Amino acid sequence: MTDDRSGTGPADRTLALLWRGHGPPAPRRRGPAPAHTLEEVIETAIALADTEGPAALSVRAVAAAVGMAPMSLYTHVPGMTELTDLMVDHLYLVMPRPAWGRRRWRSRVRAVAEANRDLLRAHPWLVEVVALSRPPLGPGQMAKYEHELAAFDGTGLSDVDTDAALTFVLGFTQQQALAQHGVEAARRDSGSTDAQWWAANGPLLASVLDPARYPRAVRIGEAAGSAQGAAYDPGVAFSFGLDRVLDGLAALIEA
Amino acid sequence: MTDDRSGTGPADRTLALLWRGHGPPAPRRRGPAPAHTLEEVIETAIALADTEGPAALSVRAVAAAVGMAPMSLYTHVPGMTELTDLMVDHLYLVMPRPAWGRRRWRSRVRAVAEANRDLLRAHPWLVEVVALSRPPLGPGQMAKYEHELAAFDGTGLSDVDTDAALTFVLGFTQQQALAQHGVEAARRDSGSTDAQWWAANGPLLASVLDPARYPRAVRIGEAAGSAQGAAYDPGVAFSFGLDRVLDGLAALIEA
DNA sequence: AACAACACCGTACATCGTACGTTGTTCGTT
DNA sequence: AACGAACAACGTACGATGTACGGTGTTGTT
Repeated sequence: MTDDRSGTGPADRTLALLWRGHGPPAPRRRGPAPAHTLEEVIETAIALADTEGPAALSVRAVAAAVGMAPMSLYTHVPGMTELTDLMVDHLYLVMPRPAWGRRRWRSRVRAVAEANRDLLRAHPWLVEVVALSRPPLGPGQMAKYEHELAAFDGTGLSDVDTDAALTFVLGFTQQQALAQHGVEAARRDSGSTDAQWWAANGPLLASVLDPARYPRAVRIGEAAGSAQGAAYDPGVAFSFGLDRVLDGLAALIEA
Repeated sequence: MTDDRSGTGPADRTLALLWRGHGPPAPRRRGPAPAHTLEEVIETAIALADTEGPAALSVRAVAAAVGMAPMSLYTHVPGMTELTDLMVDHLYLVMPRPAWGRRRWRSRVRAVAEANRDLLRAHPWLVEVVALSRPPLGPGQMAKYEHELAAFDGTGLSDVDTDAALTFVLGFTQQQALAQHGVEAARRDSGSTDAQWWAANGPLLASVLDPARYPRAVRIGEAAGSAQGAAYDPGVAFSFGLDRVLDGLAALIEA
């Protein structure tokens, strides 16, 4: 009864949903015509997550936004995690993919990292989903993968190394987005500005951060903090890190 | 009534808990003697998360493991997120910190990355907590920071660059742990082996992964997959990535 | 002896994902 | 034309979650 493998074959339900429309055009269905399409559900859910934040992403909220009863969502999607997978793949599918033209690999790979950062910044909920769940291979993921691999054309890397290099770059970008997401979340639910936070916690920290016990930490922490205006600056971290990433790949490519 | 800033001063409750015992030795308290210590709560919670997994980490479960009623936990800790912050800092505090001796920077930084990877592997729940919440500065975090900064002694990097370099390395390690965590979670709740998964989904993917449409993706994906025995191998990704990270830092340090 | 501070507990609430059974619409078959 | 299977949509309900709130009993201070 509850056998997932009974519908279109012995396959993952999510994969079939991701690649919907790529098979035979469906042999006519019975029952009432669906009042809403899966596309509508996915796009509404994305819009909701974008405007209300990832915490507002619930079955009930999505259903309400689409205009149906909570449980009716389950006629379109097996569950919440599958919905998020579909949302992610949708964004991957529609994200811009500018032609690489005659640019050098370094410029291309930099563009890959920046495009991913921009996407993750535009949809903060994406960060949490992608980081924790590794969404399955859909058409969006596939198109993205193809395009990003092309950034390494002409580097002379082996296929295996090309894959590893791209994975490395994407991992870096994802981590940056996650870190930025973390500081923003912390700022949001502390409810105070950096200055207020330091006014409140500075005394305690000053009394406890003994320069004799933590010589490097105190000195370097202060240097970094005053250079950036905060203990951690996502912009600085991204630009420093991306330079290191590219240098690290250069050592492999130009050897 | 619900003013957090009424205890030891106008400070964050979490910070005060993290640095407990570092202030004046408490001016005697009234009421019944606490039946359990905060240390006991923290260590029990860690043990519980280690054995039962991160999903089992709930107020009720921790309270039961410690041996008290659910709501009694709140006399020791303001809330669940604060508890996890304390758990993280505790692990940081007790993690091994071998002396650096005469090793070169590359070997030291590699050791930093590996130590962090090992810690995150030993406590998979740590990955989720650290990635999503950026725990505040406690004694464990501080000791860890001090020790890891020392790995960059003698590199000639400026204070600001040293901090950025360490952040870069830690971010890489964290991302690796997250990715590994992701594949393990996926494997766990798919409930099938890689072979079973491919047997079930191979046909659909084969029919849809058109080599003419995705030439690089199909070729390189297959190459990477068969080289590693899976679409993503955490061990390979870590070792490839760490080499790139070190090369990238070398370009900065040895310039 | 009276009071205030404190640890601990029980009940209760909003919110979450979702299992289950029902209702009404529609197509394929008789 | 009539019937039955398939299907979309819905309502109700369950077990979790974190935690607000008000009590109860123990203890040190006045």
